[in-house]
Amino acid sequence: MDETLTDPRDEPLPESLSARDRFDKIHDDMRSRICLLEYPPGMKLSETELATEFGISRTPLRRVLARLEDEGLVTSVHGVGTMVTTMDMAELAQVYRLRKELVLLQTSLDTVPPSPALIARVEQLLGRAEALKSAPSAKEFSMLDRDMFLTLLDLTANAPLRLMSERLYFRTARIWLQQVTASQIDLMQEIEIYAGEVQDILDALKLGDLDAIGHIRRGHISLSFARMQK
Amino acid sequence: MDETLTDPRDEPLPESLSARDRFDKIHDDMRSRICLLEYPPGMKLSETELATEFGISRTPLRRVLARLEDEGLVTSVHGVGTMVTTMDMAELAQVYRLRKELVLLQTSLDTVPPSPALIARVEQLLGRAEALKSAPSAKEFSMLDRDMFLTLLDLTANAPLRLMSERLYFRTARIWLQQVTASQIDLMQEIEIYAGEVQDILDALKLGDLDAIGHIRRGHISLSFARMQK
DNA sequence: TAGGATTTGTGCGTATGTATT
DNA sequence: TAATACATACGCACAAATCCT
Repeated sequence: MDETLTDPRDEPLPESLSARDRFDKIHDDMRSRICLLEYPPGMKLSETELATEFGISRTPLRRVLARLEDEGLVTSVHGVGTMVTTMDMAELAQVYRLRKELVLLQTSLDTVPPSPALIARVEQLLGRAEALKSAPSAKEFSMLDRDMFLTLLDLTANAPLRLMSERLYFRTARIWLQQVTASQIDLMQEIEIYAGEVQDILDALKLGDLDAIGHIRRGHISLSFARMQK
Repeated sequence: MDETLTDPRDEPLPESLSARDRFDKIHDDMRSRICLLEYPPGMKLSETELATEFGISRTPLRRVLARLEDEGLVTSVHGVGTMVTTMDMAELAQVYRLRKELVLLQTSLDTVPPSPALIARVEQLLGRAEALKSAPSAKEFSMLDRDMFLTLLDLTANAPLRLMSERLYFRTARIWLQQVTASQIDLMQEIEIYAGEVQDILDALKLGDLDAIGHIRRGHISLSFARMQK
């Protein structure tokens, strides 16, 4: 499969973007690289190299790094460097426990009824999950999970809840991928389970049963973490 | 009462702080000014003036402003300026609904048993609440509420929950103070109610009943918002 | 212990965008 | 419409901190 088709990162850069748009684009880009383990935990990032690559100076790039640090994805030390953060099990467990609670809120606080468009998107995601069964790929799986998460986030209109949930998600997404890549988790089994979860969620969506979705997801998050711990 | 005793903001600046410490100090300072309405919503902030006041250049100050913008307290527009944000009722309602859920988590997720030191701190806070009855002050009340919030946050060890709760709190604290200052809320009545809440929480703390604390707080947040809406 | 190499943090001049006259 | 004023955004050179030899 052609990588440029699945990874929209290498799009030709639009000519003139506003400063804000540039910031968002570079930030999302860097975040993706970290979450997809292109920049694995512990890796040292060079401000000057990144600035050169993005065609900007260090100043705006440092703003991106500052935000990534605020989000817990990198850490900068004066005179030493900027490193991608690692997470120990205790820290990971804290995030997972909180995420388990937040998914319930995502389908109970300021909810919006699922639109046909949203259901169609989930049906497409289910297709991607089924396709993964015959062509397993940890990275593709990771991207699917991310898209699924962002899609279901549209079930709530509560802006601060959306923001916090998103941050927590991107904080831990890479750790799971890391475990899979290290073959500590059986990828094929994860894909099977995941496809089942998407199917269950799709069924609940069509019935408009948001509460069920919350608890389905909560259960899967809990189980996923349990499998990871073993 | 001597203002310098209650407001630690005007401390003599320690000679040499690390870059990180300077950042934190200036950030907390700016956040206090915004939350205590020294910088009211809509006010335009000058980068150069602030940089001069803090004795630094615009570069590190801009990093502080960037974080405050990320926290939703200010907004910067290229060519226009940096303004303190305002909040409409719909947005405020969203934050309050989420905060109502999070206070429950603060006393149910990764909880730590209340230490004697924490109980002592709350007893001191109760003293401040009682003192406010004879000398009402909206600003003092606001600072008391902030200290109470931060104290009770120690009941959970879940770091991401602590961080998110803190951000949400500082996002809305100033709005309540604004309503009081505009005399749309009866300050004396609020103080009476608040002192009662602190007393209830203190009793529950001594019994080690964290669950009760969560629901007491949730109820008060709900009622407080209801009084604000009228 | 000392000194150089490397990296992040800071200061400042300039470019760019916006509003007003 | 154009020009002027003023604000944020940017680029670059230098300072400060850390690490290694």
